This record gives sequence, structure tokens and C-alpha cells, in this order.
Amino acid sequence: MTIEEIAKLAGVSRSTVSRVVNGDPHVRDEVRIHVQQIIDDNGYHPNAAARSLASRRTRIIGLLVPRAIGVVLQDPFFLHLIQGAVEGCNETDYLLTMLLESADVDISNQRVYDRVIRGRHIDGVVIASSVVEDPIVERLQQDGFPFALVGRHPHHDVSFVDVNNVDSAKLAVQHLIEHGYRRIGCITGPPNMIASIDRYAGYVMALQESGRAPDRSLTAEGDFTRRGGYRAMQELLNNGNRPDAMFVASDTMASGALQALRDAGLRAPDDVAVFGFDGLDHQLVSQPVLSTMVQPIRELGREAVKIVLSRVASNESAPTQRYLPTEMALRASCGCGAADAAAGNGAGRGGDA
Amino acid sequence: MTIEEIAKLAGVSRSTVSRVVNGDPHVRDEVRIHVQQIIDDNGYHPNAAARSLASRRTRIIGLLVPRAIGVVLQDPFFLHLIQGAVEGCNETDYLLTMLLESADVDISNQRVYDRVIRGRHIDGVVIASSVVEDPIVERLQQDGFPFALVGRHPHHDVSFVDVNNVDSAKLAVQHLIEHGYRRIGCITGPPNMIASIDRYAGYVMALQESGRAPDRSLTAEGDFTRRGGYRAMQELLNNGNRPDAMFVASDTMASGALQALRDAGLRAPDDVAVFGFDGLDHQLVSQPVLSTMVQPIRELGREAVKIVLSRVASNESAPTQRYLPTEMALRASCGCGAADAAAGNGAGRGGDA
DNA sequence: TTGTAAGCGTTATCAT
DNA sequence: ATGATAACGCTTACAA
Repeated sequence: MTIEEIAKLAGVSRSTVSRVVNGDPHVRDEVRIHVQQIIDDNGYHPNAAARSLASRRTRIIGLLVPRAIGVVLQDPFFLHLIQGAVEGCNETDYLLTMLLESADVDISNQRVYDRVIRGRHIDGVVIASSVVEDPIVERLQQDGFPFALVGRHPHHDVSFVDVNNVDSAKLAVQHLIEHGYRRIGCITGPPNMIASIDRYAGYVMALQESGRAPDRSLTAEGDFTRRGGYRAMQELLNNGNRPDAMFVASDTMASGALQALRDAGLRAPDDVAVFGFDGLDHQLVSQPVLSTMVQPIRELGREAVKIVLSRVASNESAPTQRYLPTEMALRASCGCGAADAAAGNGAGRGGDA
Repeated sequence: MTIEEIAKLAGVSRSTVSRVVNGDPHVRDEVRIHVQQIIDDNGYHPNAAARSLASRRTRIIGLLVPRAIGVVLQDPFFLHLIQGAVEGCNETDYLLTMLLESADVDISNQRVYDRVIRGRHIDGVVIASSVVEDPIVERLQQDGFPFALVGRHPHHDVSFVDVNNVDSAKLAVQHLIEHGYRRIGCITGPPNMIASIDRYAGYVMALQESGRAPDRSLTAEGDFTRRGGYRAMQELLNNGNRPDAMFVASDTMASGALQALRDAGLRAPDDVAVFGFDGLDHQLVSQPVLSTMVQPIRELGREAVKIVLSRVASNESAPTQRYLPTEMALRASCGCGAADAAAGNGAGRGGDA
């Protein structure tokens, strides 16, 4: 079935069929209905390649998931991000395609880049990486290809959407301080990710502003996985310098940390309080219920799509850098009691930067 | 940059450039090198839409991940499957695109289907669903669209790749029987998935062949998630009829079950032995080390891609139904001692069906 | 081995 | 509001 055949069947020109397909208002209702009928009857769907070639638009945007597929997809954070991005696309009649890099071969990733980006398979791309100095950002910038990051980027010319990780982490730690904990430790994310750096910075700032110096022996490095959080917590427990509270840079790690406490015969929050980050503890088996700093992850995904689309529409426009607000969810693990209610508490700046 | 410009720069016709780009051997080496040089110098990459339109091939295959994005992507099983599929594509210079269905709206999924499949965005599709009577299978069959399932399908006309879940589960349970356990329970997967049904069937067969009747009070239903396994195990422990061994239909669930045992103050394998399925316990925090039936998940992904590609190449060919072998990994949780070695033990039929 | 030319199925511009 | 007609950038017989 081609547009030509439909045109013939409907007794109109292919221009008219094209207009109907694309919702052009300049078609008589009578004609539109008739043509649409024939389209439906024959199960006609426009050929994507022909359409893209003629319109110079694919109506697809990519979601680039950087290497380490395993690590990445395992994190529930990504599920929400993806879901948000899919929603953002659906709302605008775009298609989302996940671009997967193979774990090992760097060359083949390069090939995928060329094929997909330079070959104009997609109109724009959302990048869910956010490691410091990801080379792909520069490539895209040079190619003048529309893109947006989920996770802030230092360069003022790069579009992104994020939460304010520094302020949010700081608020979380301040909350622990208000509880009266004296030895507040931290499990960080990988040191090459901006979110890790920012959250750690917030942790340090909160301590410093309350007149304390951060103690390196209370800090351990995780990798945003449950197992990483488990090991980091174990490490801290084994070095003989036990904290009475922990700020953990992700809920996934926090769930591992809680597990480590349990396995060590310790109780949270009585022996060690725990505060997480992300707001997806309900996806995990966590007990006690985790207190956490909630990010609007789905919104981040949607917003990233919106930004990309706006850049697709007009590539000349100024870059968009947007921060979405976070919210504290105070539950049992920080010592707030069994109350399961969330206390609203915007930490992000909100609105444009 | 278009092929035309490159041709002009190289002083050849665009056919020749096309031949070089596509690795056609009918080009003089001298010319090929010269043209390639110019291509590289100018960073030329063929336009995907134009290429597809002319060749009637997109060189993309889709990986359709059925609804419930959350449930599905969370399972490490999928990570391996995806990785395998990506590899299979890389090897053949195809692109893999993940087709995501939005969680809620059924209509939009339909739209995606039409746009992607009927619009010929992709040449073929791997379906990672495997729920009983997935309507999409029939749709694809009717449309004559190349596809392959990961997970067997009862219809003889449908191509798929799978392991023999019945036999494999049976072997696992027989192993538990050989250990001397008397009250062997089972945690199943969702009842609408073929893999669940088959594994449960294997469990029942093993019991029956050893002269026992399966006891419904020793069986609980999970959903292939860690949490689901946790709850199912709790349920069995609470009904007062404690098993001395468990066959759990996935490692993810098994890890939850082990957790439930620990939380109940029981030890594995001494109080309750546990045998898993999948072979991805190392991804999980499991203690003791889980005995499990290993599936070659990545191979399943690769193989599914291969099958789809062969059907793309010649749509007329007979459907391919292939079973890959499984392997028992006997570790501590079934009572085999701390030995971490894997005992080879092909359970699949191997080769074509 | 290389070039010529005819599509591939749309959209977009310009008349009417 | 509708219809011709010229792109869009490439592949692919077919000719040379």
C-alpha cells in the first residue's frame, strides 16, 4: 500500500492523501473523512523512510544509554527515566528508541554513533550519561546535533535538566544533624559522575556549616548498585570507627547498606540511621522504610525529551538548563518514627537557570 | 554531504561511491582507496532514510519489550538478553532498537506498532514477551513480518529460541530429591508465562516420577521479582507446613527467598535448601551461594537476532525453533557443600527442533 | 570495472 | 481546497 494507491482509490491526488495523513486543516471535512475511511479500510501506513527523506525529519529521538548496559539498566532510576522519556515522546507523537552501546568494543560504539547520528536516523538525542567530560557531548556539540543531558553539565552551552544535587544532599544531611547525630558518614557514587560529586559536596557543606570537619574514615565509595552499597557499609563498619548516621547517595545503595547493617546485627535507625537519595526505595526490599530525598525522575525524562524537541524545532535557540525540585520523604530509617507521611520540602531552585 | 558531492570530489560516478560505501568488490583497489579517503576526509555518512527507501531495508531490528517496562527491565535476565541481542546485531552490522511500550495507554502501543512495523521502520523484531497468547504474535504472523520469540510458543509456525524449561526444572528437582529432601516446595513465576508453566511442570514431573504427589501447600506464586520471591517464601513459612527444600523458578526470586529465610532465622541449606533457575545469582547479593540451573541467556539473545535476520533474508523459509542447552551449577544452597565448581549437565535438547 | 538512469514513497512548493 | 511537479539521497538494474 502506497500513498499513490490510496489516492487512486479515493479519487484524489496524493497531495490530498498526504494532507489527511498529516492532519493538515486545509481539507474539506467530507473529503478528509472519505480518504481516512479508505486509509483505515486498507490498513495503510506511510513508509517511514520515504517520509523522512522528503521531510528531513524522522520523528524519532534516541535515548543514549552509555556503555555498561548492565550497571545502568539495573538501576531502577533508569526505569523511571525511560518511562518518563517514553511518555514525553508519546505526547508529541515522537518515537523513542534506545541506543545501546555494546559493553566491550569501543569501535562498534563509534560506528553506531556515526550510523545513527550522522546518518540522521534520529532527530535528536537524550543522553543519560552524566559522567564528567563525556566525549560524546563535545562530538554532538561540534556536529550541531540536537541533544539534552539528564544531569547537569558545567558548560554553559549545553542543554540539560537535573535536580540541584548539592542543595538536596545538603538538606538531607542537615536533617540528620537536626536529629542530633554526631558521627554522620557518607556512601558516595562513582567519583567520575557529576551527581556523585555534587551530592558529596552537599554532604561536606552541611557538615562544615554546622561547624564540623568531614571525617574521611566515615566516607566510603559505592557504585550506585545495591551490592556496592552493601560493601561500602561493611567497609565502614569494619574500620572500627562506627558512624551513628549515614547519608547514602542513592536508594539502591541505601538498601544494600541497610542489609549490611542487618547482617552485622545492627538496627536502623537506633544503631545507625540511614538517609537515601532518589525516592525509589519502594521498589526495593528495604526495612525499615527508607527516608530519602525524592527526585522527580520521570519528569526529568519527559523534560529532557521536551528540551530536545525544542532544539530540533529551532536549533538556533539558546541552550536550556533547567532544575527540577526535589522533596524530602521522612520515614523511619532516619529516626523520624514510623510515620510514613512525606514532608514537602522543595530543595531545587525550580524553573529555569 | 551527499553521495553526489563525494562523487564529484572523487571524480567518479555516484554508483562507484555507493559501491565503495557498501563494500562491493567490483571496484578497483586504487579507486576504492581514493574514494574512501575522500569519504573519511569529509566525514560523509550515507543518509539512512534515502538508503532505506532505495534498498527497502532499514538494517535495524527491533527488540520489543512488552509493557510493564518496570517489571521487565529490572530483571537481570533482560540485561543479558539485551546484551546478547546487541552483540548479535553488531556482528552483522545491524542496529538494535528497543521498542518500549508505555505502561498505561494501550492505544499508544497500538500506534507504535503501526508506525514501527507497518511503517517499516525496522526489518524485523525480536520479542521478549512470552506470555501465553500474546496478541502481537498473531498480528505479526498475519502481517507476514519477520520476527522471533525468546521463549517457546506452541504454534508450529512461529520461530523461537528457548531452553527446555520442563526438562531443566525436572533435573533441578531430581537433584534435590537425590539429596534426600522429603518436602520439596516450589516458587513459581506468573501463571500466564510459558516459562513459569513449563518449570512448574518439570517440578511436578520430577516429584511424580519419584513416586510423590506434589503438595499444593508447598507451592507459592511469585512474579519473577526479588520481592515476589521474598513474599512467596514468607507465605510458605507462615502456613505451618515447612518445606525442607525449595525449587525457585528464577534466581531473582531465589535471592528474595533466601532473604526471607534469613529474616525468619532459618539457614540454607540446613533448614531449607534452595535451588534457583537462570544462572545470574552472581548479580545478586545471595548467601549462601545459590545452586541454580544456568541458561545461556546472552546466547538466547544472539540466536533470536540470527533467526530474525535469516527470516528477513528469506521470508519464505520454514520457521526455526531452536533449543539451547542449560547447565547445572551446584553450589552451597542446595546442600552440595561449599564447592563452587559447576557440574556440567546439558538439559536442553540442543540443536534444532 | 565503471557510468547512466530509473526508481523508492513521501513531502513541499507553487499554481489553480 | 486541491492538484501537478519537483525534490529528498540513495540503490540497482542495465549498458557500456
